[in-house]
Amino acid sequence: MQSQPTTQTSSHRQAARTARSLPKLASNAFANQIDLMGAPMPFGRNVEIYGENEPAEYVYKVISGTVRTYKVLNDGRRQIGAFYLPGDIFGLEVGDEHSFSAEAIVESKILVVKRSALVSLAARDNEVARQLWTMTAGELQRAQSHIMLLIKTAQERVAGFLLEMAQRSAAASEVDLPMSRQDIADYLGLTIETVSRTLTQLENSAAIAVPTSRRIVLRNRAALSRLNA
Amino acid sequence: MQSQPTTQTSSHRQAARTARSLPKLASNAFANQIDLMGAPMPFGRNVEIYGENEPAEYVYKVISGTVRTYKVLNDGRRQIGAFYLPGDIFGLEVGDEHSFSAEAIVESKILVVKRSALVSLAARDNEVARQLWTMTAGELQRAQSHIMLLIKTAQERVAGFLLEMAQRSAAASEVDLPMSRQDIADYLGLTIETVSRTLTQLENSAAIAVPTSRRIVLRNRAALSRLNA
DNA sequence: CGACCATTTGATATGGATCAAGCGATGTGG
DNA sequence: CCACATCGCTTGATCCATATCAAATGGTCG
Repeated sequence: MQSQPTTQTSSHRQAARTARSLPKLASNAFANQIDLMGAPMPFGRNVEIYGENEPAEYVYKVISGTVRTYKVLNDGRRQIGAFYLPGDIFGLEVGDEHSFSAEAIVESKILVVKRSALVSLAARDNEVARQLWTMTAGELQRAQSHIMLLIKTAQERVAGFLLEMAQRSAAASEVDLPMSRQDIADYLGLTIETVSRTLTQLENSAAIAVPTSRRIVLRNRAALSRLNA
Repeated sequence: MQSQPTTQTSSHRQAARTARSLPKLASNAFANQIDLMGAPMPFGRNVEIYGENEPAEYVYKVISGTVRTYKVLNDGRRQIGAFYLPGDIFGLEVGDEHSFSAEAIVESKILVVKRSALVSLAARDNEVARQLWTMTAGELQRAQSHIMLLIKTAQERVAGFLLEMAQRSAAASEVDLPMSRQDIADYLGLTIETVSRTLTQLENSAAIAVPTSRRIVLRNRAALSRLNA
């Protein structure tokens, strides 16, 4: 069975007061738009940002830190849906409720934007409407890749996870993992022990190096990709 | 390892000629819209409707029959992404390529609609734009549920699958399965043998009855739901 | 230094995969 | 119309990847 994260819930929900402009080189109009609409808020380690089934009043963008979204089954098994790194937007729903819970993994700064503002903007601006659709489609793609991960062997899952993280982190061949082994395990549908053992295997086969437990060097990317099926 | 489906590819791709009106009681404006725009086409058993990475020129709606979408890993493992029953829309992409392949499972009638028509309509009509977004969000939700299925035990997966199918088929407590055990296995990330054994277990525990291999009677829905975690 | 928490490592158990055979339904050709 | 091949499914025997249980190690912070 999986983890039982220690979560000290913190209700922010009075957020997103005043507009605040953050000069930022975002890659598309939408991301810029968002930057202009939101209020940046700090969240501590393991603090809840929103809970599953809560009204989806806000949309969020990671400024710094890392966020996990997850669901917990009634017997305590936890599945992490995604990790969000700086620049990523999360919590966007079409319906009125969040389908996952979200927590900061480490001390994080999160831009908080009223969903209603975006939606009403989309009603007037086709471009924004298309961006919202595109965002949801991006989430769909990630969910589909996640499905493909979950049918693979432990080695393949871990290799796939490392490659994914490497791709997303700017620094291509070295990954700094903000999340614990438990988080990785709950993302990959494995146990913490299997994740740990698999990392040591990959290290022994010279595919990676693990200077510290939170830092992974991709030493043989070809080998990892081969495992990635 | 999973299946190697026998697929006789059939390139329709000259489809969607003339508009044709099908009087239909669809639940929302979008579905109606689609009905007016498309051309119904027949697809035989195991015939490909489109392939992964092909240009996503069309959007599809099942009139009759059943469709599976899937990906195949380079070593032959197949993962079924979804089953589509009459009334369901599939193949809608925001990007320009299909991310899965699609095949008819049985003799099927499929409405074929030009994607460009929908997209340009959406540019003019906010309501249509929102429907497209909503559709993609629906797919996302299903993908997320699928992820939750894949971390469960074999019994839980099979029970979950049966409940899902029952919910979608009009007839609540009896399910007619258009797909083979192999299809079910590849959807659930199990082997055909495990699916079969699990069904017998569920039958022995009086949760279901299996009068014929393609017909399942939900005899004790509470027991199945309990398994559904 | 000592307590605590995250991670690794070891020993064993087990759920589901794999390998193999049997069975029933469907269809085909003689 | 029957014999037989084929196909989809089930059942049985065994194996193995990963889970589980348990303990040791290491890093961090008071």
